[in-house]
Amino acid sequence: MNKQSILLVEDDEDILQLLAFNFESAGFDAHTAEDGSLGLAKARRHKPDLVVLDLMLPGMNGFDVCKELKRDPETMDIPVIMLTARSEEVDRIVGLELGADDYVVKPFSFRELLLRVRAVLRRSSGTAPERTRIERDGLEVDLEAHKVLVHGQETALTATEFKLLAELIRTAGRVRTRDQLLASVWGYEFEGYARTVDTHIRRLRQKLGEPARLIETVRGVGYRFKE
Amino acid sequence: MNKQSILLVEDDEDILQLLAFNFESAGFDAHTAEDGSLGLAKARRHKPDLVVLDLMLPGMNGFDVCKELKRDPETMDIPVIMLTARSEEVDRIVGLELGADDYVVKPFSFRELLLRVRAVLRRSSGTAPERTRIERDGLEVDLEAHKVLVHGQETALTATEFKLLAELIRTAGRVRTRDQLLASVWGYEFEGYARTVDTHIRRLRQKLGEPARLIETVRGVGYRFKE
DNA sequence: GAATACTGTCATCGAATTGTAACAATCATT
DNA sequence: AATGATTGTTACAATTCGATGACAGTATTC
Repeated sequence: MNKQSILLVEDDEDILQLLAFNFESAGFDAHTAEDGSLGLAKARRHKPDLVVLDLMLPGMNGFDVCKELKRDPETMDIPVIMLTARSEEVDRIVGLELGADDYVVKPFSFRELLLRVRAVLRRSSGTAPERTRIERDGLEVDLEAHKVLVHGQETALTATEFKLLAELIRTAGRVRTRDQLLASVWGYEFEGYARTVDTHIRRLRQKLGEPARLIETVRGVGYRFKE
Repeated sequence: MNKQSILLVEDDEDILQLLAFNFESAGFDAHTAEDGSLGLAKARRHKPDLVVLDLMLPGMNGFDVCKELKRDPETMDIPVIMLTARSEEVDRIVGLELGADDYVVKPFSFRELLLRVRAVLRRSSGTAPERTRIERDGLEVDLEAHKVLVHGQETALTATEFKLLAELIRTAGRVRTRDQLLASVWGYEFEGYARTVDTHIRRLRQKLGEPARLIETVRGVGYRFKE
């Protein structure tokens, strides 16, 4: 999956750099513009997944940029989040005259902005909340519900066991080494022994009962979920 | 089929015109009024299919207009959607004293307002009843009326408790992490501890009594409303 | 303005979970 | 069959996690 791109339009150089750095750290591809017309041009050229737009800009202000973006069929689907200093302006920013998708009042925490960006992206990408459900040989796993059924009977797994099972299922058919599993289930920062995986595999198998045979041991390599 | 008519009562001329334009574009017959008493008069004369009512109005405010409309047998069946600036007011708007059918918190996008207008119209015309009522295992929750009954007995929940319960019900069957719940119930700007959720879950369970077992704890992950 | 209700934070407690180590069983190779 | 390497099994102590009750700061109500 490719990174999502964000265009940041903000005249304060310091804030701009700070935002760019933070969004990059959060896994986005960040582009920047320091005034309105440049922002508009970049938006048209790059078609970012989202635009964060300061209201107060030299030259062409945020209002106008937003209106322009929303008028052009090419860019009207790009969600816009406005940054504004005064909360009184808020009423007309969103939806009505402007068509912005959300707004954040300055001063804001990056955390809040990030949460809103993610929410808007989730909304606008129209991702139908797909119910990730796997069912095979008497084993049903519902990732959304965090539930496992063995022959229709609910089985209580701990958080780690569930993540391990989910990870194996997600990569079914491929062997995963203990180190790979540690990285994706326990996280890169985990410093423990690789044998920890064995213990959890064992607990998993025990709880799964008969369908546990879907988890295969590949001697000398690791484990694999049967395809 | 004839166009459905909407009466818009809003004192900000710009917003009013914009709403009118957008509703016309969406295929409605839009009427406008710039203050409360004019709105009331027009509602009585034209009997629109729905009224969109700003809460803050010069002269007669939205509260009073709504109450008037709901008192008069001639107009009491006309659904009302309130526009309000502050989300704190929301709790008392719907169902309670006022009898409004829905509300939209400013700032909103026109898209959102349109969705709600359509939902309310669908509901009130009785064609496709919307599900705003949950009833299971001795627990009845009416999302519209902001009412909770436990074994037929009305139970008073605080605003936060209700929102939390509603959010869990809305996403029944899926696990929600504390962070997710914080974002959707408390809002993005909330910066407090995730443990706060625990406390409110506890209070909720306490008030719900026996049906509280519908709220399941998923250890290491979050909470889930039983499907 | 006093009383009441609501909210968020914190400390504590018990129980569930987890990583590790030690030992047993199994496997591949010779 | 013997050997060493690898994996399975078990027990256990340390840690984590969630429930709970108390409390203080606000907001709301009368």
